[in-house]
This record gives sequence, structure tokens and C-alpha cells, in this order.
Amino acid sequence: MKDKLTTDNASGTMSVRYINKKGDEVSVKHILLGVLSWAPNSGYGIKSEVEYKGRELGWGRVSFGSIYPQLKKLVDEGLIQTLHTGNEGRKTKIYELTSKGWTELTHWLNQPPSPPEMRDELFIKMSFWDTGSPEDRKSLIHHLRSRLKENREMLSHFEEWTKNDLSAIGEIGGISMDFIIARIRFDIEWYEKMVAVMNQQSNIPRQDPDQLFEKAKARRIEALRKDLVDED
Amino acid sequence: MKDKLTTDNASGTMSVRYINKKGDEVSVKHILLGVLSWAPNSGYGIKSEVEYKGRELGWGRVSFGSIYPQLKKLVDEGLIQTLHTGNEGRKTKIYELTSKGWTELTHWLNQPPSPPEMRDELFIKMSFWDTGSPEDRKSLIHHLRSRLKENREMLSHFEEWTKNDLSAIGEIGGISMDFIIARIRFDIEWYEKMVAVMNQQSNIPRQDPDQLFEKAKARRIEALRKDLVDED
DNA sequence: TAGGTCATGTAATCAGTTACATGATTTT
DNA sequence: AAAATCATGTAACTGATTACATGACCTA
Repeated sequence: MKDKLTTDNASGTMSVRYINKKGDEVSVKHILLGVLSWAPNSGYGIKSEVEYKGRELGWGRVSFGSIYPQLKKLVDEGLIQTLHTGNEGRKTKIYELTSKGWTELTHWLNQPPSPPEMRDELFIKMSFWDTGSPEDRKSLIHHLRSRLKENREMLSHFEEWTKNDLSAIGEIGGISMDFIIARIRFDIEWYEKMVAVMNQQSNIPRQDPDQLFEKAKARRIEALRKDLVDED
Repeated sequence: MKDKLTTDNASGTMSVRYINKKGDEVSVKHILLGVLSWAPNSGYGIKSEVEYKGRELGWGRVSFGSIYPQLKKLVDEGLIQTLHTGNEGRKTKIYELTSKGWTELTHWLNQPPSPPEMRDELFIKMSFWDTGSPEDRKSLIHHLRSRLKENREMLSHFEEWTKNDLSAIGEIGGISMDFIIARIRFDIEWYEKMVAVMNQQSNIPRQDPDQLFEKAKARRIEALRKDLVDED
């Protein structure tokens, strides 16, 4: 269980770094522990909590297929326990943290967080746009507008929530919530700006010292032309 | 291969939505295709390209363990081909896109991108901070300062890159790069602000209509006290 | 000649999703 | 009585990482 120092060939930084021991990374486990720290809850309830509060809060999504087995595992590990099972007709299991669970949560919180991992398909596409789809910007503008719309909806969702919702937000949670909202506003401004820039047909390549784009363009045309000839 | 309309029990939105057909989502596949659209490259070369340019560009990471098998698969599918193999002593395989590959890339670019998926452990932790670790803000301030440092380093990395680097950036790629840099600046400002706020010991809970935090605190103390008694 | 970098590849594993099965309760 | 929602769970799968194996070439 000790950290291991290794030449990390697989990481591609081609240097030496620490391989983390298992157990401290982000996972469903800690989200479950965290949500249960707010209040005892059921698997189903946790899911809706994550859906509702965790949206764009940097939580990602969690499916039932990982919640229920994980809850069982946490009970086995003694981190949570059932508060009461199916008091009414509906067989709902309500879980709460054990003292071991509280300790584990606190310990995890004090561990340094790993850098944010994000994958934004829009950005990925934009980085390849110039070679892959140089002629039609219409499609990209459409992508941007959809993103803009999504973000506007998200913004009002959060604004509504912070104003009207009765559920608890602590001081720290509130600060991060303010951050999230400010960032959505920032993003919206930028998406608007990008749409505007994109609309004024410019088409000046920014940097192409080795004529990489020119060559790519040529290769692309060549490849597609060859295709047409082959089909005859 | 047709879209299927389903009552989506597993998604937890507990509503009806479209299940996407496979093949259009973000994946290593399209990153490989995209990097190869810039210029023919090897598996190893693609990896360093992703490390270097893709850092915080919304690409995520890619490991050799997924690159090499995926390259093989793409050859089988006829989307890429080896340009030349190991001309010198070193057995480097250089791949390039086929016409089918260019078509696939262009098609993928025109598909609407899925919403960004991100998981930021720092935010997750902050949302649970108030219940899990109410007493010591020191640890959180430390997390924030580390994040601040990381972002400052990232900023200078990107600023250096756009100024001095000779590699190609197209118009669109340049715009998204500007966005990324602006967002890092925005984040830095906010992290600074948060550290400042955190330092002036306030400790006023923001919203707690149902005394959820009070109760959580009590449960926590109770659970931890019980633990101590049991150990006797 | 030893250590680093360049370079490709595979087997084991893993965290998580998807899809399915089941059934009670509530709403229309 | 049908449809939607609440609620739990499992089996199959999947995309990816980790860890390992191998070897050439480069430079201090």
C-alpha cells in the first residue's frame, strides 16, 4: 500500500512520477459518502440529489448500476449502515454514515484533490476543425449556438435554485456555487463572442510556419479525389 | 442502428430520452483521427502531441494502452494506413489518413458535440466540506493554493506556446485557444478571491432551513463519540 | 556501460454504463 | 386501467488504464 516510484513509460510525460495507491481518487464511493453526510438517504434519493445539485458542479454522472452495488460494498466496509428498511409499503432502504464513514469522509476531504479531468467534445472538434472541415463554418456556428442555449438554461436553473430552493447549502458549498455560476456567465459571453467572430467570414490561418495546414489540405483533397476515381 | 426511444430508468432523470446509437461519442478514435489530420504521425508522436497541446484543452488523457490497439483497429477499418514503416533502424510506424478517414473525420466534426463531462475533485470536496470537515479550513485553503499554482503554471505554459511555438494553429483552433487562456485567467482570479474569503474567518452558514447541517453536525459528533466509547 | 529516451505492443484489470428484470405506488 | 414514477437490483459489456515485456538508439 506504499507509494511506488517508477519510470512512468505509460504516462507519456516520459519522466518519473508517483503512482498513487488505490483508494484516494475520485469515485462514486466518495460522492455517496458525501451526499449521505448531508442527510440519510436511499440509493434512489442519492441519484436524484446528484442529478439535481451535481449538474455541472463537477460531479459527473452516477448510474444506478454503480450506486446500488457500491452501497452494498460500503455497508460491508462498515462505512454506512441502514437506518431503517421499508417502513411503509415501499421497500426503501435509508442509509446513514457510521462513525467510520465520517472519519473516512473527513480523511478524503483533507487529501489533495487531483487535477480536474474534463473532456469537452466541442473543444476537441474545434482543435481539428481547420484541417478536417475547412469549408463549412455553418456547422460549427450551430454547435456553438446549441452550447450557448444549454448554458443559458443551466444558468437560469442555478439562479432559480440558489434563490428559491430550501435545501441546505453551507458556506463553502455556497462559494463554489457562486464560482460555478460566474463561470457559466463567462462561458456564455465567450460563446457569443465566438459566434460573432465566426460570422464575419475571415479565414486567415493564424500560424502555419511549416505549411502544415496547406499540406493537410492538399492531402485531404488528394485522398478524396482518389476516392472518386476509384468509384468509377 | 436506429435511435431508440425508451423509458430511461437508469439515467435517473426519470423521463423519456433518446439513447444514442454507438459510434458518434468522444473517443480515442477521433482524437487519433484528428491528430493525424494535422500531419502523418506515429503512435508515440500522437501521444506527445496530446500531452503537449491537449493539456487542459478539453481532450483528457490518452495512454499507449489505448493508442496502439486503436491504431490497429483503425487500419482494419480502412480509416488510416501506414505511410512508411521503420525506414531507419528504429521501427517507427507513421500513419496517415485514408480518404475514408478524412470522410469519417469530417462527418464526426459535423455531428453535434455532447455536453462537456468534467469531474473536478476540488469542487466535489467543497460541496461536502461543510458537513464532513467543518472545523479546519486550513486544509481547504491549501487545496485552493495548490490549484492556484497549477493554473498559473498552465497559464504561462499556454502563453509561451502561442507566442513561441512553431507548430500550426488554425483560425478556429486559435479562437478556442484564446478561450482556454481567458478561462484559466478567470479561474485564477476566482481561486484568489476564494482564498481571501476563506482567510477571513466568517463561518456563517448560508442556507439551512431544515437544520440539515445542524443535524448532520450532531450525527457526526454522536457517531465519533460512540466510536471512542467502543474503543474502551 | 549505464540511464534516459524513443518506440511498439499485450494481458490483466477496473470503474462504470447499459440493458434488463421486477414490483409497488401514484397520477391521469 | 394505463402510464408515469418510485425503488432496488444483477449480468453483460466496454472503454480505458496499469503494468509488464521488449528492444533500439543516444549521450554522459
